[in-house]
Amino acid sequence: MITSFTEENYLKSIYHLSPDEGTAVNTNAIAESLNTKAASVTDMLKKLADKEFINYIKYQGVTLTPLGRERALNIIRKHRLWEVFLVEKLNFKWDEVHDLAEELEHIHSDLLINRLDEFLEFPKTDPHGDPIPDKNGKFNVPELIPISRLKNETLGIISGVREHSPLFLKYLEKTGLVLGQEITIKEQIEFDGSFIISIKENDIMISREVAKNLLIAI
Amino acid sequence: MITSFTEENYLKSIYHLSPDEGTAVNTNAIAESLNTKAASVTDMLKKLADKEFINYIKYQGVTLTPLGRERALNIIRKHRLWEVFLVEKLNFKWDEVHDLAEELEHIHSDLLINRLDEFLEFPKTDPHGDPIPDKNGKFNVPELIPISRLKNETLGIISGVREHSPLFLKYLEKTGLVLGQEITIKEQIEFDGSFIISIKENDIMISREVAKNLLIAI
DNA sequence: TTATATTTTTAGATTAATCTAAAAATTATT
DNA sequence: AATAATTTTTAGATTAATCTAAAAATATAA
Repeated sequence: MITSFTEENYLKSIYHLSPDEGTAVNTNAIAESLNTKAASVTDMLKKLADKEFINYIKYQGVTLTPLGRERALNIIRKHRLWEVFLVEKLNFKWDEVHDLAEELEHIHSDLLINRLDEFLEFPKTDPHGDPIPDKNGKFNVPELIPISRLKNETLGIISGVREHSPLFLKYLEKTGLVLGQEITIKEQIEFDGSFIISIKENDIMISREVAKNLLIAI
Repeated sequence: MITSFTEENYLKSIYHLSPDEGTAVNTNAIAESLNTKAASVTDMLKKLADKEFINYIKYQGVTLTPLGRERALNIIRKHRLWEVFLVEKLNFKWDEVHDLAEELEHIHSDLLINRLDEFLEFPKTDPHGDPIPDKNGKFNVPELIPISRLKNETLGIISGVREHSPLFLKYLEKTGLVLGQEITIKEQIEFDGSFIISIKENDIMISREVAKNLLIAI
């Protein structure tokens, strides 16, 4: 079954908005995430339901069918592999690749993406630490915890982000908070929830907002 | 000025159908090359004229404006660079890359394509021997001559094709008629216009149809 | 549990790209 | 030059994706 760019973006959005497989996603959430209107979403949901990519009950929100989930993961796989390509081979920065990957992810060829996967030597994560599904849609979700939930003196490695905006990523880069960097939580400031962490022998302060969006493997 | 996939395909088609810059391309030719109907072409020509990509006079066919030509060359540049990437980095065969490049050429990013160009070490030609315009749209047209126009005992190097169909390319590959291969024209058979050429010490026969579509640098 | 607020859907338009069928213009032929 | 053939354009529909405004359903609160 062929899917249009638009349909693929809806599937991806529904996938990303599902905390777990069973929980329904509502119309307004999809509309917001795709910068469109609820009425447009309703129209598209009917279409995706006809194509058996989603389970849709009027007024009750939607879940992905196995077919829809497979398709969504395929698009996410493509997105993340293209991001790796852009960063590792074409020297893009991690804050520059998202929009390009949004276009590249819609190139329809499993052969292409599997060859790209091989060319990149089967990376497990993209430049932001997000896992890359393999050709069967399988991937392990690494146990990552935001700094905001860690106790003092915890030692860990920066392994992902919850926020992908270029502004945030540029800030992290400038501050040395890059993937793979070892850090230690030193102290939480009660007043505003900010944190003091140590990185390469230096203590630095990060806001609660940053701490919430920076993921650590311990 | 943003262009849609469709508009880009029209610009490319008009470019490819122009033997030289001044000569007008007619509606039916465009329709045939894009597998669409003349009425659809007329609609699109009006749109492209409004956007100042083409000079369009009713019933008189079209030519590209400098802006349209620039845009067409940019798309062709992308197409050919992606083909090089697919063949050199992802191990695709020269007969497998066209359709994929047709999709990839519409990714909108000059930065991406310039980085790709650099990554591929600024190739001058694509896997079929067609020249790749540089970032300013400049390229040299190599002096290539079809075998059918060469005299006996001419020695030359296979450097391009006039026909890009997978069937033809597969046949060439199988027969050893690949880019860079040195050949000598031995004899033309008057009866059917076929040729005997020598390649790697062997004499082989090729039909007139093949001879017309295989380009040689002498 | 009735009234209010929110969410979602429907109804009806709009835009881009396409189509068929018919009309108009151009080109070729007697 | 008049007629026939071909090419191109117009007129009017269609489809996918979108929108606004209004109606319907669901959720929340007095």
